[in-house]
Amino acid sequence: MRDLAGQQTGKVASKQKTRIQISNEAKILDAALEVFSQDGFRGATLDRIAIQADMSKPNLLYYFSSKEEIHIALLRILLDVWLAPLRELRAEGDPRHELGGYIRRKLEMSRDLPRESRLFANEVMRGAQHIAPLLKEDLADLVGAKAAIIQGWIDAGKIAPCDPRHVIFAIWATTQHYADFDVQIRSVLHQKDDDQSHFLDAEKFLTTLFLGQLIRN
Amino acid sequence: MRDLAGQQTGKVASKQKTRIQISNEAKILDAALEVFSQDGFRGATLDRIAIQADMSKPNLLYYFSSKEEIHIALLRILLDVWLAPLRELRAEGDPRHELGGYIRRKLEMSRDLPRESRLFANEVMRGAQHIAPLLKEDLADLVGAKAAIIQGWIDAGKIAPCDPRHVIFAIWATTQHYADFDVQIRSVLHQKDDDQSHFLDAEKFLTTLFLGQLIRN
DNA sequence: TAACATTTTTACCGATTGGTCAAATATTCA
DNA sequence: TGAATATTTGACCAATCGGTAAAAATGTTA
Repeated sequence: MRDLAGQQTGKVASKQKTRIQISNEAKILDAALEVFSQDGFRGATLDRIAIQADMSKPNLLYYFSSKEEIHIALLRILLDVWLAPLRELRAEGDPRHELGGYIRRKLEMSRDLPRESRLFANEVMRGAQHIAPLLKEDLADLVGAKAAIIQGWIDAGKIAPCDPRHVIFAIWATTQHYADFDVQIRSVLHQKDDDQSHFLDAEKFLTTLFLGQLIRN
Repeated sequence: MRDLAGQQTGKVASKQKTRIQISNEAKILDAALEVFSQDGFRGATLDRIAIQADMSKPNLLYYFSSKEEIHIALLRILLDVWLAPLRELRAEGDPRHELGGYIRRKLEMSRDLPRESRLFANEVMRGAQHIAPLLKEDLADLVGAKAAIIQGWIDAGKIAPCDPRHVIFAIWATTQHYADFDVQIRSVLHQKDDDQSHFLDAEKFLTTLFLGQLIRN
């Protein structure tokens, strides 16, 4: 919850925030993350978010003026967190080290922040109605820049020729799959809810998959 | 819509179905697929499904006795369709041909049946509350059987050693990603809604990714 | 065509939805 | 302290939710 505090959100944009305001907005955003990630925007209700936040509904609406505002605030705050692993990709680094690190960081996020993963999956599946501009500008720019880095490695003969953007898609897909389809994976692996040992197998497999083929020695 | 007709669904299980019954149940299931795949189970409403099916709500409830029944019927019918590509995987075939074909068929399904893909993604992300037993039995069995085939190829030295179940997960993830995250992919690729040319690039990239590394010559 | 079964509609129900409002209660700070 | 401000609450609202009952309309078949 600590990472959802103090951001520039809520009804009053610019003014200084109270102690209570900061703590309650964080409480609400954490509750909203729980509910939105399970039921999606339309399926989520203010009543459930209020209960989850241990607050009355009018009290909740004192901090955010609508359901939509909570959703958008949540997506805006978490998009940076979500894209941080890709931002770390450095052109100067060794491709094997860079891509391997990226896969590892994305897998750690699937393991530790599955609700965030599902929040975005739900939103994108709906047609990204609340973050479409962010996808077409910020995300497209970021992927463009990082794809250029990978293309540089291809041109330098360090990586087999391919469309770098599909490399990024494939890393997104495979790593986030372990968060979004958690129940299915546990069903197949006959694994208990609290057991996370398969993330180690996943990392080993995915690094072999991506680095074994893509990277030339 | 044709593939949603004549199944054993609706309020009366065993009796012979009327012409109208068959056509209307298919109409409802198609409308429900449209709505459920966009908004998930909780977010979907009977009113929207009724409008989509061009029917009154009570008329809709004449054929299915509840929202839940429609959802479960839809999932049951489509699970077979969804798993068909994996069922085709044959132990006798060449690993390269079998896995390549599997990837291609899964990509075709993402291209041609994106609503079905999102329906299952939504359901699994919710915790698979309506198909948990099916996942733990039918799906787990199927994956177990097909993983054994892949393991056979590994033992025969035709495929690099790895956990076959994670191979299947990775193929699921990468192929379904092109359906579930369609909007995001189009944003990154600057691609129009009706343009499906990136599926060719995806197939080329994914076959290289999976067959290049995994398969030994 | 008449009797029967199926399908569709109209009118409606209680519960829940997102959201408002004014009054009551805490908190802050001069 | 006390006045100003920030927070919380309960009562409430129109719209929508999933679903029902019964009559009206349509289709089927002897």
